[in-house]
Amino acid sequence: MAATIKDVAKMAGVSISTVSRVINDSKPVSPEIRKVVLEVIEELGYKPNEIARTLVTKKSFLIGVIVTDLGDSYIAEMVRGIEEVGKMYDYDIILCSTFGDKSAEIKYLQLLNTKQVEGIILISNILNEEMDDHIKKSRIPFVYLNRYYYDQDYPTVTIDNFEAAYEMTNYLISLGHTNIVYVANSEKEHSLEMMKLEGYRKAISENELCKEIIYFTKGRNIDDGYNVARDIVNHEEDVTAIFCSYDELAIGVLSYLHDNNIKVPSEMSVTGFGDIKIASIFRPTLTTIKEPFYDIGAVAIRRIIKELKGEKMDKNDIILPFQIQKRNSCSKIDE
Amino acid sequence: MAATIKDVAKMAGVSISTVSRVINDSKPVSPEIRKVVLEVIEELGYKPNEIARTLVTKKSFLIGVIVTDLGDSYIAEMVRGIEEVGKMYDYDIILCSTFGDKSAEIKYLQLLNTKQVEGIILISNILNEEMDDHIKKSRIPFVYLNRYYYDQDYPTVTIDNFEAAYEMTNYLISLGHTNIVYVANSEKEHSLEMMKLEGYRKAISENELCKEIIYFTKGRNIDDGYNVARDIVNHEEDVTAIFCSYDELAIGVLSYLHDNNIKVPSEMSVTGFGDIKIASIFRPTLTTIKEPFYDIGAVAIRRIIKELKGEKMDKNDIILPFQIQKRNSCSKIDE
DNA sequence: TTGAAAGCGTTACCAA
DNA sequence: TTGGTAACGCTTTCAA
Repeated sequence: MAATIKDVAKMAGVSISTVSRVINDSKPVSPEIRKVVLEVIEELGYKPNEIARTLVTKKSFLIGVIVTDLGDSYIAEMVRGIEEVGKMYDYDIILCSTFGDKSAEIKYLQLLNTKQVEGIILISNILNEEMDDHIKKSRIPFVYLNRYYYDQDYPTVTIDNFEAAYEMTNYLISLGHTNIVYVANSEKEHSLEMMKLEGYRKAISENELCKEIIYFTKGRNIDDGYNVARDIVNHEEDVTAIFCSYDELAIGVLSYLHDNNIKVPSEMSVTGFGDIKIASIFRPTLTTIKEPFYDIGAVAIRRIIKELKGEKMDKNDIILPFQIQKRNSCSKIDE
Repeated sequence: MAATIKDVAKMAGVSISTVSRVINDSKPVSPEIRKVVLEVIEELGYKPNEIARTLVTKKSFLIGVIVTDLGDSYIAEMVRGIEEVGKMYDYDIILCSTFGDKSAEIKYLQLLNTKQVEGIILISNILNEEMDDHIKKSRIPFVYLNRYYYDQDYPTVTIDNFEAAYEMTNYLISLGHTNIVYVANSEKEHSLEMMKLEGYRKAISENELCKEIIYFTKGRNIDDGYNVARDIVNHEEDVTAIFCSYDELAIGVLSYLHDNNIKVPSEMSVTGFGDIKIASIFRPTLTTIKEPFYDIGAVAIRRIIKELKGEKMDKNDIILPFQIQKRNSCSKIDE
């Protein structure tokens, strides 16, 4: 059994209050006594029991993180950011993966509450109303991270999706492309998706030579990209560039083109959105919009910790900068 | 403030002992009283405070998981397995990433102890002696997961690396390859690495037409694979296949070959080891040895939970089956 | 079947 | 500057 504060007190010949004071530096303790206590602590290898501490202080130094699936590299990346910054402030994270199960989401929310977490970060696609209730009830700091959907009700950290799509489209135009397909994901109503689409539209509309060509996919996985690429290749004649609303789709498109001997970028330029891990590894490397997933996680937990410390929050949403990552899947049109 | 057991007791007009009994089903309670208590619990939305519970029962239902970096897809995969199985037994996980910092490893080990975790899974490369001390001292169930190194002292879950390399080499030989380069990672002493190497050697030695050609890399990242591929291409004439001891290296090799217009698999076959996520996505898709990372995590936590339940452990190491994943990076030699 | 009370390992208040 | 003690929210004896 591990040593307790009592053991330390006894061995040091002082009261437990005194021991508590030296470990917490909460009240003055005479130098001599402090020294003795410290020695005993060292000797016994004493470490305060955080559970007992939490019970009285209400501070668990635990943040709950609910994610759909760590298997998605961008989620793992966000969690990295959350954890690393959390640790800087002595916070640990309890991880809960739902694997897409909405009821699990609620279950974990409650569970985390019983474990006395001080804040919760949810990385998920869609917030259902039931969740809403639970979150409001458990009035602890909450941040909602999401690559797909925008919900005004909760603080979030994101990039300017409209601007990003607008810039990327303009980049393609600047390369000489005029027939640029935009591949959007139509699964349910996704505000972020709409913003991206509008960004593309704006850029296209500003250029007389360009025309809008939009394809919708059911999902946003590699397979969906693969399938839509077939559609595009079969139905479109003059297309020279495909701008996908997610890297996953772009990787699928690239795979289809590879499998069908269509050269990228000489015959077709492809761009993505996200800069997930594989984007820089796949051949050809993918030109894409870098969403700072690590930073998004880092900023999210930073916000929670600030709130915990009672600092007042400026506003709900935090917009982080994005970048156009130029790589090899994309090139100038040869005249 | 959330409702406590006291609130429930008061409102139900019973003692807290009784309430405790109904939530735990620990002792008989008369049906009528049980009903009343249950109603009050419902009405108040009462959920027992797990922290208080842990303090008395010593059961935190928390397992600590220390990893180097979730960014490695195979680690994320292991963690998925750990978490999903853990949840089946009501265990949650506290995640700690060290990002390669050995001192952080020890720090987290202690930290997790103070948080009263009931078991610890370490996913890391090398176990240093200092760790050893701490683990032994904190006599809680421990499993050591590792893709690189074998340590007899701790329970682990792995595959038969020797056999896997032996089979893969034979597979290449069966395809008609005789000049097969094995790319090993020489970073420090890695027992697993040695086992793989011996598997390759045995297969080669059993076939008169084959000869051993071994290259060593410093690290096991994609870059290391890229560089070693250049070496191989520049120094070897008749090589038709490259067997890499890690998928990461194989992806690097594939990238180099792609960048230098060497056709895979027609001009060169490439195989890996691991079947990390990207192996099936990259083009050409990678023929490799599938290590069941998810299952490894799942079995690891299963073992811990068993130990927690007092079931006696058969033996330390658990060997899981592997599979040769045949994909497109590898083909028959044309005569 | 029920309730009272001790105890889990701390912190924090109140006296001394 | 120190020590005693209540309290945190719960489980678990022990009596009744």
